[in-house]
Amino acid sequence: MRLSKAFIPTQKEMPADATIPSHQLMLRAGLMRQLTAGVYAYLPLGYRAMLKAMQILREEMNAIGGQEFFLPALNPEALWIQTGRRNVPNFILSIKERDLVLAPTHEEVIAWIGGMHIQSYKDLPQIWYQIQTKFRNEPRPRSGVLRGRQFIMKDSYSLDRSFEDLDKSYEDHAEAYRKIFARCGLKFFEVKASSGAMGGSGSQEFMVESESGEDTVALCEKCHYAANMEIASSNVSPIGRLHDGERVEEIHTPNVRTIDQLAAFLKVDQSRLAKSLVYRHDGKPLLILMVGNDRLNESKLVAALGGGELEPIEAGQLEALTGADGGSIGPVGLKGFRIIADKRLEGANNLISGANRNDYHLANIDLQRDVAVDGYFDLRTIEDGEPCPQCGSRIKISHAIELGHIFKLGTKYAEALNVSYLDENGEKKPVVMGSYGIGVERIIACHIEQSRDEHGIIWDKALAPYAVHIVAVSMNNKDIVLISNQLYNKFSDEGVEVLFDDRPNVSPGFKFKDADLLGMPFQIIVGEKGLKNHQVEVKRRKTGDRRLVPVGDVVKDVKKMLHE
RNA sequence: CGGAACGUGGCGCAGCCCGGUAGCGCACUUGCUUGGGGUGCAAGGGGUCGCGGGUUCAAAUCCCGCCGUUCCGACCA
Repeated sequence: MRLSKAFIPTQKEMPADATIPSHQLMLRAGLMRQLTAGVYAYLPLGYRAMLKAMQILREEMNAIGGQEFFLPALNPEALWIQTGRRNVPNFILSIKERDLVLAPTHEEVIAWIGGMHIQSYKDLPQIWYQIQTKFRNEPRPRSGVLRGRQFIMKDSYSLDRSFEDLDKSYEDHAEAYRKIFARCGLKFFEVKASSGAMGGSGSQEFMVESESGEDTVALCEKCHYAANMEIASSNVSPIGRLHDGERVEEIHTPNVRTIDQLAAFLKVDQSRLAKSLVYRHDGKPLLILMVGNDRLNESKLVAALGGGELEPIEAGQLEALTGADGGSIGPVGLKGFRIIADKRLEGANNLISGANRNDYHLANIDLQRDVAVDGYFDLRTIEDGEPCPQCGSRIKISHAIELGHIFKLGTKYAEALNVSYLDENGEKKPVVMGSYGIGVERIIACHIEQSRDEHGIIWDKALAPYAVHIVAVSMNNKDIVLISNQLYNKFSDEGVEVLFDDRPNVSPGFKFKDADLLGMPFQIIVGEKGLKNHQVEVKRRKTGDRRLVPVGDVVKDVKKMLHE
């Protein structure tokens, strides 16, 4: 492509609305433009990079036996009502004029097709995938293309006879994902993840570490332990039992509201304090006991409760329900509440907690003796530096971008939409499903986050819109024009994707800046200096290395480096 | 959905407090110039100041409402 004819609107100035590096560079390099919040138009250069990523996805999905579908973005609303996902908050965008919704993912449609045609164990297994636009009712799009209302996803779905077979499909996908991200030149890691509203038995995420990421992950500095904060655990010690036998006693604690105040007032360690948190779970009062200032992890809580609706109890209702306001609530003698506790408190005694009477606390609480605890669960949010649950080394907490997520769905959708088969014994069984997604825009944005400098993007050859960028230093010099045209034609003939900056009356400096901003892996600089010796300069964008190469060897040399 | 900020030629911004001729840089057009890191000079074109209402002799500027965008939080398959 000749730059003089190309639509690649680069900008020198920083776009005001872009705050993260990938977003800024995608705009400045002319990859895309924002149409409205969370919705982007991809310009030719950006679309080329996305097509590269999609081709890699396609190849690796085909390699594990995937078959590509093209599925409708418009879905009947009834289909989503059937699986109960129509009313998942912030999920579905709908069409005003019809009872249609814009598909945010395609489990439902896949299950509908499966239900129609899967009849026998002989029809299984299947891996069905698509690379298409999905829509989501994001309350707050942000970080450029990382969280949009419209985005392209590679989604695949496995249909199996059994959970054992699902394990294989799942592993095949995990392996394919590792290949995909490695081919894209991404530095990534895998974490155990929560399956959230998707349901299902197991899931892991493929992540890229990044300050700009909205996910928080826990990574062990020594071993391979890695988990999303939603489920990460650490090896903090339980509180355990001290000496036995002391009776519960009430202590006056005027104006003490927080754990910090209580510890200071009583001059005791926070680990002997049991903090009470009150929620409504499916409308019913629930009290949760945590150690001291341990933070409750709501994802873990929802998982421990087996799902359901969770909401904090309004301050106005506290006294009516417990006899006290927040700050003086505790588990002893509390009526009408289900009580659960964090695992660190299992069997603990000599605890101090609220007395359910304002300005009073109770000491010497023994959870075994004084409280009907309805289960101990890991409910706490781990902290940076805590010991790894696997090896005891330090856990580091950092931010990451979720690139891909794989789920063992099980039979949830098969049952809701009646997808079943007859096994060898003529017995009817639900199909066991898995679902596996990768965000295409996120591949591009993550790559740019990881591979850039102050001058611009540094494309990996796998995703680069063009492999080579020829810079004709001046179009007023006949030799430069001649040689750069020859090289352009030769690269094109040899199947190398090449961009040629043949713009007349654009200064060399301007062309160099644009070439660095656009970031193709190799720049071929054709100028008077080199041509004196019948040479051109080959610059490797990644390292900045420049070499003078005889004109006749350039195409061969660069092709060789592209295949390294 | 709570909190905050912003909205002025294509882009980045000033002007707004203190009402009175709409401005700067980049980009664009034309000519000359320059030609290895965003050349220089000159002459141009382009804006109902987000939208609607109000106050006023007069509103980009003050007041009210709405819309949009961004950030923090909540939420997040």
